[in-house]
Amino acid sequence: MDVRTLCLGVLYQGEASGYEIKKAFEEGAFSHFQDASFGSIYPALGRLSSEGLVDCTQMAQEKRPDKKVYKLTDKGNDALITSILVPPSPDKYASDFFFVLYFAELLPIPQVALLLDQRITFYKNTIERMSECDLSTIPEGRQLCHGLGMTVYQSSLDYLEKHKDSFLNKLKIPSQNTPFTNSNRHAS
Amino acid sequence: MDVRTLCLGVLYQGEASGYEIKKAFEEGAFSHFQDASFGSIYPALGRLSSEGLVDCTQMAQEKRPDKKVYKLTDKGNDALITSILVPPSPDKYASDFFFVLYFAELLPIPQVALLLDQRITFYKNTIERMSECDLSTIPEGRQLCHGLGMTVYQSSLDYLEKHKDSFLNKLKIPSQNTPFTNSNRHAS
DNA sequence: TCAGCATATATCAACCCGATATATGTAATT
DNA sequence: AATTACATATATCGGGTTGATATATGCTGA
Repeated sequence: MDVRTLCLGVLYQGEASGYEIKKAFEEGAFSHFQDASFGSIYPALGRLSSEGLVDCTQMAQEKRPDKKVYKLTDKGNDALITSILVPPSPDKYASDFFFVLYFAELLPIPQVALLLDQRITFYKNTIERMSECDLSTIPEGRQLCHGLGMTVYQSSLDYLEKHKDSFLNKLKIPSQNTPFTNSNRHAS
Repeated sequence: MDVRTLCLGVLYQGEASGYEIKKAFEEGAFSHFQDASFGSIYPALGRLSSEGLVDCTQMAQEKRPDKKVYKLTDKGNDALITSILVPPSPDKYASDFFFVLYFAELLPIPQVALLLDQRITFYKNTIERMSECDLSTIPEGRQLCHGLGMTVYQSSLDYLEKHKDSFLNKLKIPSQNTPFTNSNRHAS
């Protein structure tokens, strides 16, 4: 999904400045499945504005830079709907955590233990943050996103907590039972 | 993780050409949590080669373009280990599926049903593909990646299958109980 | 007092994706 | 037999994106 559509999505929920849109990707609901940087948000808002998909109101502020507040137009609303009617392209997932874990055999065991502990902490913090969300007041789609996301985080946390210790123990014993051959090089 | 390190990771498992490295990101284990395009793999291999982290052997092939087979050097092995010692940066996840689902209220219900069905099919296919992997012969780290990944896919599948029907039913009734106010605009 | 953080916009080099070009063999379809 | 589609194999490039940085100011806690 291009950044222009992402901005339309954020603005659908209410007018916002570029800075506030960025925050929606960092702290809001979108933070779990989308992201965009200032370097793409500001040009996107410029283009959306020139194409009439958003309205821009310059808000003079005392002792602060001018705040440009963007608001979705009817045309912008239509553009958002058109975009989400297109069959979604596959998820893109990039995880350094998984990459490092994949090569755990190359690391000192305390380093691996730290890796897992920090991941567990991350899951716990994320779940707690999401638990604070009041589900009763948000639309159905958002509720399902929330529920599915929670499920993923919770099951990941459960799995890691359940297998962490036995995994670290197995790493202590230089693996006799895992001969590494070319036949399983790129296994799924 | 930059593409150069990703290439080192693939080559750690055995020598490969640029084309084969790309396949590792498309069909292999890495496909679930990393990706790279030809446009970044080939330049990366060139740089790795000039820096002495990989060796390149030109393989003349009959009736095919020359195949350049890259092999990790000791220096490249060290570089891989150095890279995975760095604390991993946060996951990057971009999902158009979640974005569209988030705005389900804007879509016709059959379209939402299709979205969920295709997602369910995706999870089923992925789980089946991963089930074919012989776990007994791969190192511990890879086994934990596999187990954690399976857990995520399986719990997502279970959740969607459990909530799909009631969700679609709720969409049919124009929501009286979900007043949309500014107070829950960017909720987590 | 002073570092650090929040607000607010903007730019830019480095990097990366997705599409495209090139060349050929094999398999399936018509 | 002809054609289409797919697989092998490398390479380039426009355009989009990231992450860092610059600029300017107020607030807050050590």
